[in-house]
Amino acid sequence: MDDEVAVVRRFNRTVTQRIGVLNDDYLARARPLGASRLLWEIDENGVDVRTLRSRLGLDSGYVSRLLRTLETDHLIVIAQEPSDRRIRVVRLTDAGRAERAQLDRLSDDLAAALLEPLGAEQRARLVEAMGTVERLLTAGLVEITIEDPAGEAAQQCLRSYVAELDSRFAGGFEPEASISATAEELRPPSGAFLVARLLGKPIGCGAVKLHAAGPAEVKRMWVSPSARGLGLGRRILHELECRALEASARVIRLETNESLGEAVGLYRSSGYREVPAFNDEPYAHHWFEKTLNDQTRTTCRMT
Amino acid sequence: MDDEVAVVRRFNRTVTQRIGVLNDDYLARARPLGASRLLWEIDENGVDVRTLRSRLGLDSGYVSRLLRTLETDHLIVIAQEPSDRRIRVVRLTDAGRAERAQLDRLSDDLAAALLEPLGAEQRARLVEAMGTVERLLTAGLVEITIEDPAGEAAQQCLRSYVAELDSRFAGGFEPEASISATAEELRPPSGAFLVARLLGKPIGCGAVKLHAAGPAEVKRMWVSPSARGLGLGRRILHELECRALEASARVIRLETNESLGEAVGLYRSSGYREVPAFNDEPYAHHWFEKTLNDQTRTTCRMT
DNA sequence: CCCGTTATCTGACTAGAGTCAGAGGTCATG
DNA sequence: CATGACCTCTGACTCTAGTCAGATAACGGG
Repeated sequence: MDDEVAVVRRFNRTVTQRIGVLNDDYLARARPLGASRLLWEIDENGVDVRTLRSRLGLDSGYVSRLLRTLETDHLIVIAQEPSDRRIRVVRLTDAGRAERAQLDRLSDDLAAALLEPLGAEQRARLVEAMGTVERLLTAGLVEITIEDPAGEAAQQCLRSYVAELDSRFAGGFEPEASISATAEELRPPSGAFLVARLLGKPIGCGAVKLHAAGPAEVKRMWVSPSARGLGLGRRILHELECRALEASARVIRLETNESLGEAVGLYRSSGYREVPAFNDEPYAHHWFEKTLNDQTRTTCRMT
Repeated sequence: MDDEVAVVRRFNRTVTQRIGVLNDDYLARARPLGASRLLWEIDENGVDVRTLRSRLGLDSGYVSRLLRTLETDHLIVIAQEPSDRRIRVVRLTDAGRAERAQLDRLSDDLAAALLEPLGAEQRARLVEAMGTVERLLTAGLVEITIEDPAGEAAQQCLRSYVAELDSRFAGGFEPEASISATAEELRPPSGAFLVARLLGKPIGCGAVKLHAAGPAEVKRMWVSPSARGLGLGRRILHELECRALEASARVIRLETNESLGEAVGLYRSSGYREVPAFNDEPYAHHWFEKTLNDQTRTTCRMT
């Protein structure tokens, strides 16, 4: 662990020096950095000021002023939103688009400059390692929260879940044929539905059905393809176990389909052992069970 | 290549956001960031102001003022250097040392916070990837220059070179018994001595002996253990080939000892092919030769 | 139409980070 | 011991980046 921290520290130091500074210098071209960053956040179709503010986490007065400077440079135009005339919508002018393309090019140059002194082999290794770092650092930003299973985010996840099972199961998947897990059953106090979000965007879910007496049941585990390999499934599963423990369950169980290899692997390596079928779920090939012990408990943050 | 740039760009973005900002917030505790950074650079034995300035790349007036604030906070003392009373030497007080230890701890905390949300497996992968990124990014900072073989840096490298051969060769290594490569022979116009430096510190070397007619000879290739695996040997070798080309050599050759496996691998993969012994170097087991062609030439920056 | 709310803008201010042009010691050298 | 080169310090600025307290306009419900 100490070694790990040492590596991370060296990394922080090197990277913020070698990239952080350069990055800022590149982006700030004759214009305050803040203005460039703002320009960067204005997408093709225009954004309202409120969104810009929250995206960059800036004070409203400050943003207003930055927009004014971009406007006087003729890089953007600000117009009222017709449907609500309090709201201003920011749009890039042609000059603004050109400026953004320029920033884009500089950003490419910076990236190329980092790779340039290296040979092909080192370059490939660096790129791969950077990809890994980037993915795993963002994984640290994923937040898992209990949400209403009928909510927008939950429904979005469930649709993806169903679509994925349908494409992966040999004979497709019809939710109606499967054992029920209605919004009612997955809402406290009879259950819990977890949504994992990355910067607000839902990228995974999982649910647990609680039974007054008897084992809790894991349902609806899904992780977006873009977020796989980050240990997110394990985190969701662990959170579900915590919710089950909190509801005084001693045992948690689940069934799964043979086509979901990663999931089966996850369950096995998370301490689940295969047991005889405990229900008649038509899509299941494996049934798993785990006894929730103190070791699970101590790694839970109770809510 | 475009893919690579895209990965690097995403990396730059994510990482500078996630770490750059945090890092600064952590380090700046109730004190301007600049002051903290300065405090950080003062090592146990004291530093002179000039060194601080060049290390951080700051204006002399600015540094002076920052030192003044640290002094009034009783974190440092500034004294004249007895041997040259123009120079001031900065030393940490006990309070300063305590403050630095505190910064140290915060830096550890930050590192731990990045690892904290991840599972063991992801954590290990992140740490490894960070190590790779850090090493390869610094590899990009290595500068290879022609220096005098009798100079301080060159001599330092040569001492390390001899020590290493002595420890790795089965029967030790006596430079006197080996074929000569004197400073005279490795200095322009009869040769060239290259030193690789990382942030000023010598970390590798290599030399070439030129002969009016006939092949050039590679000599004294060495890379510091701390810098291995960065492709530095290959870069030095390539530079030597360029120097040879510049001096109109058509062929370059070298001999090496069987105990230097990495070196043998490097030569083979750099286009050298093994040839019969072309000299009577007592320590050699392999003799290599390469014809310098246009492909080599086009990748050379001529000086 | 009034009133509380929301979205944006303006003015006044602060702190940090750094630049620039000397000033004033100190040293090495002829 | 005069002179130019060095090193550090001081004073006077500048520019970013950001905060805070209203002002102003528009909306939405009663």
